Amino acid sequence: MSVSAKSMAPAEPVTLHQRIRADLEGKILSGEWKPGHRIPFEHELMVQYGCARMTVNKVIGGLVAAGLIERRRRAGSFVIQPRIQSAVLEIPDLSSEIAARGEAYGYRLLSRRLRVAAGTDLAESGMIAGEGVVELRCLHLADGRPFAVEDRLIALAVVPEAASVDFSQTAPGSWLLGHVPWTAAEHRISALAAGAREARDLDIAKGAPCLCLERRTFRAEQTITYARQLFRGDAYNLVARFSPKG
Amino acid sequence: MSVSAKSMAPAEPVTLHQRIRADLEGKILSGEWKPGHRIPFEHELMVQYGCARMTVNKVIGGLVAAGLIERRRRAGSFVIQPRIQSAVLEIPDLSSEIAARGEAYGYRLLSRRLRVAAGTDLAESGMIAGEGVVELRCLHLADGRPFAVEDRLIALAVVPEAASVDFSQTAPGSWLLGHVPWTAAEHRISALAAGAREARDLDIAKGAPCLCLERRTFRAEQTITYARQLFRGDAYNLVARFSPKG
DNA sequence: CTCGCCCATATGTGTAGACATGAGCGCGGC
DNA sequence: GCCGCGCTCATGTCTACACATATGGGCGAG
Repeated sequence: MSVSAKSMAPAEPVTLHQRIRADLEGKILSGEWKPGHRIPFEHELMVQYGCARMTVNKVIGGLVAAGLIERRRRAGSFVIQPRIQSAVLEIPDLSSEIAARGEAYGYRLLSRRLRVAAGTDLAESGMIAGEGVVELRCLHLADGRPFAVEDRLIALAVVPEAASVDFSQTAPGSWLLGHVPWTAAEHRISALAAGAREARDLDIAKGAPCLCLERRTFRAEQTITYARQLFRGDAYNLVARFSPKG
Repeated sequence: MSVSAKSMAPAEPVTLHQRIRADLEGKILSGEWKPGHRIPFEHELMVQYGCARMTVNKVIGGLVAAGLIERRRRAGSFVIQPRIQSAVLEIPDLSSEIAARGEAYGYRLLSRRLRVAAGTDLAESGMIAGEGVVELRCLHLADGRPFAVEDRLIALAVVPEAASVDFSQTAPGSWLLGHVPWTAAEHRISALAAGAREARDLDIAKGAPCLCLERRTFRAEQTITYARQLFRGDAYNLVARFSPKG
């Protein structure tokens, strides 16, 4: 912190690692090294930067992990061909999302039932027929105004504690996040028109467009929970960013 | 590990790296080490696995990069509190997306203009006032039925070739993907009601819910292109998957 | 009892060297 | 001319060591 003004340049890399990495990344991202280009051998880079091979190796390893470079034994390391546009979609906890917007988060439990999974919820929720589930319906509020309505199923076979939790104060998403480790999740994003009930809960007109986020969370092969969150179309949008830097 | 049946375990890790990594990952993902838990010191792991500290260090470094672990000097390394659910959203080219559904892809250019960026498009599109742009409006069809309508701006300062391309046969997305390298993209997903023109183009009722995908693509600090794709709410949804193994 | 300095310690970074692995390519044999 | 064996070289993995750096906690001074 000795320095005065750093302008907005976010502190240029100081360690050898970072300098080399930034250098190589720059060459790739600027297009100076096009996809398919063979980058210098580790041996050459080691001479060029005056460091040990291990250091170069570690840097290139990082670039491989970041999906920028591919390595082939005996042949060398090559700049990779970007194949699909993939973006990291960050799906935060609703309470922190709303807090981040500078609004007051509110939560209300609309209904809670213990029942057995059957019929319609099976296909989309991934629940197993005959399995005990907690069924919740709750409302998320921002500055007192309805923000999203959430329908959730929690599999009791995987999370038996959920049967005895009172969700009237804690949102099920937050509770699960803190209590149950998960290994995979699947999201589906769609747009649909608010039905009569959703319209009433969200305080919008029937038929108004809503953003619908469905999420199934797994642990190993078991479905832990299924959630369907319906957002007012005029009040929310998801943002995803992608940059090869990670 | 001399055990008999491996069940479905796909080729257990062979190098020390991979064994240690798989071990630690397993402990974290299974929940044996909960968020906040301090994992053994590098020194301890080095003794436990009978290897050099560099090796352990590299593994933990990888777990940090994967977002599973946080390191604090003097204090140790800790299992991270999953704060946000981040998912990888794969945004394929529309033609391949439709082909993957087994439908025939169709494309129609509705309008094409060369003009100067100004007024309303500036804020959301990231275009610079006074900059020349190509403005396109086109339709994507699946099995002959309207699937999505796309409004696109392409910055001529960055992609001058775009001025002389006839987009009546090639969708701008595909063309850009193959001709212009990009370094970052930003997506916004929302739901909105179809206006009169969109309703006509998509052959749906005015006010029907649509999924709206806005995308800005950058190269360094420059905006290359801005696209706004409007999907029939009843015909499309985005799918994203996440698994911590990456 | 409280505040602040100092040090032990765990991670961060880097070196020099060693052996393993596997693919490209030339050379020799057929 | 063609095929395959084996050499070579670049990456892959790992070790043992060394010094840098930040910080938590203990200890001593006030």
